[in-house]
Amino acid sequence: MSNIQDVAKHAGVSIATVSRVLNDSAPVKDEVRKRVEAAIEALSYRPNPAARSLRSNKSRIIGLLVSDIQNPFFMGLIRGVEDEALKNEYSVILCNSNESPPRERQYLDVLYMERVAGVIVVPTSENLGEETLKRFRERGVPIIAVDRRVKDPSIDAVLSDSIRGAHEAVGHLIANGYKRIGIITGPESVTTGRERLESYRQTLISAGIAPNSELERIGNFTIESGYALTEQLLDLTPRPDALFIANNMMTLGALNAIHARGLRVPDDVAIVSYDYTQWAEPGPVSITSVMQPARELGSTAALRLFQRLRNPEVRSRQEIILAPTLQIGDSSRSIEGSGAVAGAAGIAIKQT
Amino acid sequence: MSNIQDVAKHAGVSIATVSRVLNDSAPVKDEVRKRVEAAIEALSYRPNPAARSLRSNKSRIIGLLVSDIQNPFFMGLIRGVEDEALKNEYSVILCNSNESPPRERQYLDVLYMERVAGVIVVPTSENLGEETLKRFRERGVPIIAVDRRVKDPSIDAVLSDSIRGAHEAVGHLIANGYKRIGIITGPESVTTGRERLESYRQTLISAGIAPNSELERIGNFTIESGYALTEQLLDLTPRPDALFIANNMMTLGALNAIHARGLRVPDDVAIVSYDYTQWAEPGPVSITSVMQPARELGSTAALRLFQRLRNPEVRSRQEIILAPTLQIGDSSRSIEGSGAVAGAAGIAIKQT
DNA sequence: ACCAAATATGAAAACGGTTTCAGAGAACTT
DNA sequence: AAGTTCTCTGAAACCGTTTTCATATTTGGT
Repeated sequence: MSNIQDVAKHAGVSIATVSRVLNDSAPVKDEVRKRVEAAIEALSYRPNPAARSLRSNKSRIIGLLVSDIQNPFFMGLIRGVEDEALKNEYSVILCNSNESPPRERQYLDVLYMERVAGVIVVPTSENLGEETLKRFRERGVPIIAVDRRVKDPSIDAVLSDSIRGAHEAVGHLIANGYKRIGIITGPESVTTGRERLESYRQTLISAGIAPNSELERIGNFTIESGYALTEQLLDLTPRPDALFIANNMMTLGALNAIHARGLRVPDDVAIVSYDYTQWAEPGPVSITSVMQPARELGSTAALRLFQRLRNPEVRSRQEIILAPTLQIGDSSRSIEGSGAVAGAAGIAIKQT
Repeated sequence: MSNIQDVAKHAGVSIATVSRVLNDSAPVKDEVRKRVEAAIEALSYRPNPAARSLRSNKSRIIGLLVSDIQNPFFMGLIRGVEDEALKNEYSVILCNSNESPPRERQYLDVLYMERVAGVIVVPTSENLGEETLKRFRERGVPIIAVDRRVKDPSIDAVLSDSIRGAHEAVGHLIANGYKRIGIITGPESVTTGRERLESYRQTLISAGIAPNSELERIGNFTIESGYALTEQLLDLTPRPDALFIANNMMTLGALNAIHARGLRVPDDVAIVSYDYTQWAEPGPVSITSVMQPARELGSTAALRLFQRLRNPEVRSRQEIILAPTLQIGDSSRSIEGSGAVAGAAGIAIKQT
């Protein structure tokens, strides 16, 4: 392992000059730069990250803190971050908060200690902790929230439009003739959970249907909560004729619950999900689902992070919003004879 | 951020002593140790990982290099590693080789540069590169292969028993009356791919069925290859009456291909998979699958890694083999009227 | 009581970079 | 031609640990 000294010697310059070539941190004569670059090449020299990090208090590592590592949706997101990081020669430390704010806090501490250059986080709530954030800010470490927003005005966010996504989902159900539409959403403390609920209500209202709190259930994005809440909704009389479920895992739970009762989708109850991955075609029914561009969310967040790393002085917060798309399957098939069409209820829905 | 100097001052000792307390690297008087520990506590001091790593050429980070980050099976594995790392206060750098040996090589270089303390890898072939391995070895960085074996005798492996898994899978099909059993396996350069094929043949032979190379297809563990190879097998005349597919992603492809032809599982063709995740119950058929304990594979590998980190002098290679279990679903339902039962073919199969 | 051996501690060197500071030349002004 | 500015470069300090080496202190043996 050659070090900067070797390179300097080989090129006949001081280590300071080598460092400058390495980081473009000061002008270096073209001819000298060439020599240094040749030496680097010849010795296949790579700077020691630890030494770098020690002196500059920054590493070439970014932290990625997701809320559920086993959720296929986040897999895509992780993949997006990973790819972009590789391109930019950063490494990724992956952490799994498991939707637990304390664990999230703990991991943020770890990342702080590791001197990561930046953090991408799927926040478990709107609050990452003032104390924690202050420390990152002091060190100039940018934080990007992805998939969910965070209150702090210094934190960029990369999201898809939940209002629109939920609007399309619910509008689609209405257009297909469903009237008694239940929702299973996520915690109010998570922006996606709240916004999807809010948009669900708004969409119902603009279609002339009065929201009914009995039909609204709040889960925690797990299969189990999807199962339990679906049971509750199926117990209602009259039973809802459709469910809008705000994430993929809860949808899995819901499908299981529906199946366990011997009910059929969509005949007994229609389903529209969010981020549902159709793993294999030959499901009994394909599931209609709002799809967020998972991988793009990840790569965009990473891109924004690297932008900030290059331009640390940028002050203004940025919120990047990607468009979700409604993927239509059989789970929300039009009720026969309902004669309902999009627009009949006075809503224009773009269904791609 | 307090540093070791502050702690030393606070405790009235030298930084050397603090370091010794920190690492248990030399005896320290009990009374002094207490004082130092109190100081550490008081200042909530955490050693700077970069400085540590710089000096000792080791970090508190381990590298985890998986072959397909979007495969749910590996998600479980990652989760297992993650959990164990957290317990031991290590962080995990996650890398995705995407089944590409060059990319694997590249990532191993990155991990080497990052001075990771150890590496857990799902190898894309039996060869990680002599050069690369030598460097890690020189620095005393242990490498653990997981899910797949590697030739190098210095590398521990944590696996599940593919021979047995495939034997149970194929034996189960035979016992259920299937005669013309095709296989879609992984590359020969990957131990799991090879062993499952080998065991498939052996099992057929011991059941008195002659292996037929026409029925053997080698894919690359992707959905696409599963699709393509299934098409090939379905084109045969007579058509195979059952398929044993050596991984989950290829099974997804296979199911799609079967579905696309309007065929039914298991009536037209039976399926036994490997590591198939049944996401939602209400599939048309549940898929019979050999299940490897993904999470345990991960945590066991991590455990072994930390063992090695604590006892660097251990020389002997260890191979830890976990038992897979056959999870029986409808996709391999007994052929009606076949009257076949396990044992009839002279094989004793344990089906848990 | 004295010397040898064992134990506990501190001073200082190292690890490999980045960054500050000062100075040497080169390029412009006047 | 002399002064001024600008561009480039090198020496040396510094980041926060671990580790070596030397030394002070204690223990043990006789």
